[in-house]
Formats: sequence, C-alpha cells, structure tokens
Amino acid sequence: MNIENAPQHIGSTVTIRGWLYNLRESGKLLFPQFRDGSGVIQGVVPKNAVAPEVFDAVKTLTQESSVVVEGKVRADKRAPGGYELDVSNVQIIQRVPESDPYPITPKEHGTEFLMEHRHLWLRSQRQTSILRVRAEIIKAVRDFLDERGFTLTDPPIITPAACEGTTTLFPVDYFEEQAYLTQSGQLYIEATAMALGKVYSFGPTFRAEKSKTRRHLTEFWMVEPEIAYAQLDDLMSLAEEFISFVVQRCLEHRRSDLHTIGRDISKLEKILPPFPRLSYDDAVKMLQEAHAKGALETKFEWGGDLGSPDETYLSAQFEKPVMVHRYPAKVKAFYMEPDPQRPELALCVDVLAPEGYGEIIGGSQRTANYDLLVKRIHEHNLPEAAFKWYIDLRKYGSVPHSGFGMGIERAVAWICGLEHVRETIPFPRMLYKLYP
RNA sequence: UCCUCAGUAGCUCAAUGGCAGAGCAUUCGGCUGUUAACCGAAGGGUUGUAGGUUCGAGUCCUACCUGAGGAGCCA
Repeated sequence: MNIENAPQHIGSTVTIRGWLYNLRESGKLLFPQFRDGSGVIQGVVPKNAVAPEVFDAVKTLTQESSVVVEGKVRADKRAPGGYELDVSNVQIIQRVPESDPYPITPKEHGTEFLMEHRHLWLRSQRQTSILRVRAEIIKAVRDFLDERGFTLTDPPIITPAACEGTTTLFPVDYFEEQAYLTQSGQLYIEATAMALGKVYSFGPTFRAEKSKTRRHLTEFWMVEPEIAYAQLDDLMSLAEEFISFVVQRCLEHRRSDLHTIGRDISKLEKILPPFPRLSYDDAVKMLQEAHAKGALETKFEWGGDLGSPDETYLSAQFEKPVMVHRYPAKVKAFYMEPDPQRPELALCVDVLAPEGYGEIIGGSQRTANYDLLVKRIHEHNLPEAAFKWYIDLRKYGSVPHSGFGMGIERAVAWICGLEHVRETIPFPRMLYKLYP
C-alpha cells in the first residue's frame, strides 16, 4: 500500500515499505511516523499488544532507518492526517546508527546547512510536495501544448554560438572547436516551426550569469512554444490561457501538496483569463507615479529596460499576471519584430507573475524580413556567418511568427509561493554552488 | 563585478571588553494518546582563518575565507 491511499484500506492489514520519519513515545505506547514517498502515516505500538521484540525494535528505531511495516489501517481523529496503523510487525532493512544520526532533525535549520544536505533535505514533507507540484506543472505544460496541436521538437544543447549575445555562456570543448551550452532553443525552434507550424521545446538551459538572487539558477528548465503565422496578440492570448491552465491543473491535482507547502490557494484560484495588458508606455507612467508617491526609490525614464524593483512594483499592483508589451526595441534582442505603427518599439511581451514574483515569461513576434534581420545582426555586432542558417529562414517562405519562453523554476516558485528558486528543483545549480 | 549583513556545541541561537550558555539532537532514566510530545540526568567547544589593539577579545580594528540578501543581467 502507498500511504496516500490509506483511506481505501481501512480495516485491512497492509505492508508499507518506507522509512521512519519521527518517533514519539509515551511510556509503554509508541507513536512511530512512517513515510514512503507518497505521504506520512502514524503507527501505534502498545507494549501489551505486540510481540516484545517488535516493541523493542520500534522503541530503538532511529530517524530515517528503512523499514518494512505490517499493520492494520484505522481512521482516528487523534492521528495527524486522520489515519493510523496498528503495527503488528516491523522488519528493519537498514538501521541508522546512533553514533552518526540523521542530520536533519524535525527542528529548524539554516539554508546553508540544508543546502549542504540537499540530497537528504529532499526527504522532508515540504520538499516532496514541491517536487510533486513541479512534476504536475511540467505535465500540465506538455498536456496543454500537445492537446493544441503543438509538436515537441528538441533543440540541441551544445551550440556553436550565442543566441542572444548578451548573456554569458558556459564553454564546452567540442573536440577541437569552441562550443557552448545552450541558453535558449529559440532560434532552432523557429526553424522547426517553419517545418511543423506549431512547435515547442522543453529542456534545460544554461546561463553563466553572475547573478546572486532568489530568482536565478545557472541551470534551469524552460518551455518555449513557437507558432508560425502568430502575431503578438495571438501570443499574449496563448500565454494567458497557458498560465491559467497550468495553475488550475495544480489546484485540481495537487491541492493537498499546495496546502502542505502553505500556499494561499485563494490567490491561485483567481488566475483565469483575461490577464491585464499594460503597454510599456503605460508601465512607465505607473512607475513614475510610484516614484512621485515615494513607493520607488529611483525615477524610471522612458527608454530603459525594467529593473527588478520596477517589475516587483508593477506585478504587485495586480492580482493576476500582468502582460507588459511593446518595449523600446533597443533594449531588447535583435530578432524582435518592430511595431509597424511605432518602429522604435518591439512587438514583445513580458509576463510578470503577481505577488512580486516578477518575470516568468518573455516572448515576442520575430523579425520576418530578411534585410531587417541582417541589419539588426550587424547593429548588435553579432557574427553574420554564425547566423547564416537562421537568416535562411527568411529567404524561403518567411512568415510572421511568434513564441515565448517560460522558466519552469520561476513558475514553480510562484505557484508554490516559495521565497527562493533553489527549492524548485532537486539539485539547484547556482553561482558558486555545484555540490551536492 | 559592486553594495549590505552574518559566521560560537551535530543543528538553531544567547553571552555590557571580564567564569563559553540554553533549546533541540545523541546516551541513560520516567510516562498507555503522543501531535516539531513532555519531565529528569549525562556527555558534547581551537568562538571561520591569520594578524593587531588591550591587564584581559566570542565581543574592538585590518586582511582573507565561507555563506546569505540585494544591484546589474535575465526566465
């Protein structure tokens, strides 16, 4: 039996294969708590109701010792979780010695200690709940796109050149050639979108940025849909439906895990289309008014990219994710299509998650015109030769097309209500953090 | 790369420049409904490293190391 299915086994004798989570005792009555990866259940061991060797085995059991337990399931209001196991037999698979006890006790620990023991920290209830929500988010992302006719096309992870030129890359020695770990699959899925129409990539990306904040990992997972013939408005509609679907799926399937994590579920229930759309111009006005009121330290001037405090302020003004669109072209990447009404603006959108979580999606309509794309590559001082194949896409049946990228870890952090992205992935890779 | 803060028992933290302490964990004892159980006892320390000031430094000063938060950049 899996512990999560205990309600279906009331009255029957079951076997649980797991670990000792905690042990409380009250004289000749023991309350071991067992976990098996699906949940935690409290056992009851009265001295006069079991064989003496079973009682002694449980009494001297140490935290995280692996055990196979037999017992009868019973509903009991006094038990945490509402169900109890009347233990009849215990088989100890491996006993953790007292001389070297399990380091993570049920009391508080600091982040440094927990990060050093990440391989063990993962066993805690909060961490297992987060990982289940992460898995649900990934499944929801893929279900949403698969059900709408998108084809998963995997871009390469080892790439010859920068996709965006601005961020730092991890170098790889590729036989005699210099190569890099991918920082985005976007350019490649533009090619597969021209082949298949609606495509997406899902995989790890790598950025050697020296960012030391609660929002950054050097290795993170990204989902990137790319759609031929889609324009910016189509992309924004897709983004709001996509995010809403993922959030509602988590509420449907992982509500108890969100509860364990301590998430305010009422805030997630409001995440339904439509999302507010805010032009860059209007965002600048809001930020300048905030500065005048003293809510922001620095006065934002039109033309710059939004800083982290600016994004935090804007996103905190809305209960739903806010879609900020049409930034000045010169602060954005070379491949973005200019707004035909105002060529100084790019047809792009950033989706800022509420509650101050900041950017979770960045996307744009891509430049479809051959001459303009070549001009932009030169303006950004990028090597034209490296982008020859990419420019080719504008020679053979070029069409308007758009796509966005969503960082999985930032989405998990927001949906779970976490302080830091380091808890959203089993083994986070951060600046100067490579172990375990 | 820059700014701010922190580093004391296995863990979480106290200690006015003047005897290095508590809770949890561990060990031993007690308790038949515990809820991070509780009660009693024991063991456990090169105060991050190196220098300096001082009669005296965990505490003040300098440098370095490690960690945390933030900026820039980004998802």
